Amino acid sequence: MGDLLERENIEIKDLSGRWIAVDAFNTLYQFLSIIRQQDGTPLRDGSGRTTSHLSGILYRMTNLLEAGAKVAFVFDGDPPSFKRETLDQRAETRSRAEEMWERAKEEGLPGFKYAQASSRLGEEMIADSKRLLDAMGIPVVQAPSEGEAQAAFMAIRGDVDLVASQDYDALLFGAPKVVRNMAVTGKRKLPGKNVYVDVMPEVISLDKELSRLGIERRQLVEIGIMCGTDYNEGLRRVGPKTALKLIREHGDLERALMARCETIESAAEIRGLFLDPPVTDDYVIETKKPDAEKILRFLCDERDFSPERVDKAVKRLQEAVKVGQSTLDKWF
DNA sequence: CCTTGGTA
DNA sequence: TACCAAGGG
Repeated sequence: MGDLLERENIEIKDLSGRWIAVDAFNTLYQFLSIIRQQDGTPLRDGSGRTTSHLSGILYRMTNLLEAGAKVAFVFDGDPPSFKRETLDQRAETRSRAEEMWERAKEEGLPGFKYAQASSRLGEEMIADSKRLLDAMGIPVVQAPSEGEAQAAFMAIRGDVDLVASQDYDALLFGAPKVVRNMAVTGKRKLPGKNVYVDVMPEVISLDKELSRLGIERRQLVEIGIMCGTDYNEGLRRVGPKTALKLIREHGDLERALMARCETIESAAEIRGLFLDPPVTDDYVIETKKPDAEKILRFLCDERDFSPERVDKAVKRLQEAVKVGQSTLDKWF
């Protein structure tokens, strides 16, 4: 999907004054897989509970709010039934990676990539994340099903300006603008290699891309389905370029498949899921003041964070919210 | 990922 | 001030 879409590079400060709906699961997985020690171990508290995601939330969100952005986290609800196979497959891949990591450790070989691939987002981590976000004054939205669908819905309604996710699925769900690489330091390690490259935050605008490609959203969804989504495998040897060509040639998915004498199971239902997903208007997004005491108690007393570091971040957070409010006062 | 502290 | 390596929990 990425090959097809043009992105506009931005800077974090361009997000000032903007509301961003963050795809929570996507972001937490990112933190979980990347925030690790050199040997691959995630950050953990004294009782062995993983804390990488909490570190990621605290520092990245503080930076983002300091830059003047407004943020809401959108959490996944129940996965659609079509996703079962994909989820089972991912679980399988994870446990194989776990085994590989164990073996690498036993043999003293580098196992960072296996450690990353074994990242699992447990219930307690989700609860901890929500608890920290709430203490930081960041609104938490519970999606009925897919978080990206809910985030896209919020953007379509104009309650947020952007959806933040590394995936392109939010676009298929209709998000007008998706921001990727929403990090501040702008450095990322290349997979496998020990090299850092500059990674800029980038925005993809749905309408702009649709008119540039000369297609409608329904057709973009169909291209996605031909390449493969979270809900289906996609056709052999068909990537974004070929899929675009096929959809342009035949107009829609059914005719493109007919012409190639191929089928995709539940294709119509999957398309329906992207075009009209389960979402809710039962959410509130408003900035609250961070509760310094709660953040410190939780992170330092219960999760063994360094009080000095957390205190510093909290001070910055409080200042950011104060500045944000006074800027707002100027406008109204 | 992000912060910190050393180095030039 | 800019860059790097190491450590965070």
